[in-house]
Amino acid sequence: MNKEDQVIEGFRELYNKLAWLNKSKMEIALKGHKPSEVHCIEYIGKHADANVTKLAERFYMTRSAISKIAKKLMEKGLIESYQRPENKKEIYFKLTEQGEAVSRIHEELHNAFRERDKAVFEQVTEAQYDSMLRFVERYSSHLEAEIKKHGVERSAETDD
Amino acid sequence: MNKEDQVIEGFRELYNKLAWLNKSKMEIALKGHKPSEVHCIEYIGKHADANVTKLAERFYMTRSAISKIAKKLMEKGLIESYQRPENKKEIYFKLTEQGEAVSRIHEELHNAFRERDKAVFEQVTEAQYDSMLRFVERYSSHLEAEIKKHGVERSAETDD
DNA sequence: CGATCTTTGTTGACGAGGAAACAAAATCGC
DNA sequence: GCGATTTTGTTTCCTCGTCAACAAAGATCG
Repeated sequence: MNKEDQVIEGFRELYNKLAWLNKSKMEIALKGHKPSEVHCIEYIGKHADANVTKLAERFYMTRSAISKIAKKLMEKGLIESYQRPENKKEIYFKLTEQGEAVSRIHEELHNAFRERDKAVFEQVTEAQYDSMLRFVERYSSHLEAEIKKHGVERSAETDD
Repeated sequence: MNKEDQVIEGFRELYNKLAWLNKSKMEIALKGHKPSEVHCIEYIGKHADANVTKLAERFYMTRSAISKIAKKLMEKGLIESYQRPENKKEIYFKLTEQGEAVSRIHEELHNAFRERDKAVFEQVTEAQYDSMLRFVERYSSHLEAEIKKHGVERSAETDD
């Protein structure tokens, strides 16, 4: 296997491990709330006027899925919806006090993960950070361009 | 946001984009086969005596899920199972000729992805590869250790 | 050897998310 | 302004993967 594949495979593996491990911890600390629910809470907490469409785009999920999650979060009393008088179509979300509490727990957990992995990151030099960030940035915008292209293809093949 | 979080967030974002984009392409090229089915085919093709348990560990999935995927792959005639006379419990899998064909298509697609992203990787120096691989390796084994620890915790809380 | 525990694989019920069809509001084109 | 199209959100149906319970075959230990 060449280095290119090693990097991709390595990061994929790393990502899976990290997701799996953190998910387990999350489940314990945020019992009763699904990971995707917590993600939505976090986004809503950080972005004013979040709505179903924005959340869907952010998490690469369908509006359908987000709609259901939002419904559940409202039933739990973690978020509430509001509208603007000038727009009766879009429905925005904001956190309730209870939602803020969950958000804070999540933030603390995030810090705990950082603390847990501190030893690894302490060994990373500034130059390495910059190198990796440049790589991520370059690869990401490359894929973004491909997704745009692909989007065009998709709309041209709606009837296949 | 500090560089540590930027790197993690950046790679998460990158990973999501890559997965989303490749999944779309896969769906077109390997119509009729789900991503997880293709993953299993690939593993079975590359590892002699693959069984449900090994596949589950490899993909961080439950034996239950793999069992169902294997069942489907057998119904499709892409894999076949065999046993050893000295062990009547374990069930191993191998690809059929048809399964090999799917595996080859997948391999070609993999090459196509590499070709698509070549421009990005051409700009990466040997030193950068090594730096990233060291990072992945270090982080990965750190998490591996944490998972082991966590595994111990888990078996101690089976009755919660 | 025989009883108990562990490992391996399967099944059924369930929950999460996607696809498609839909309603309602906004926007565009004239 | 008015019809056609687009955008936004919801609901229904379906598939995938998990969890729990289970059966069957090893492994362990007296």
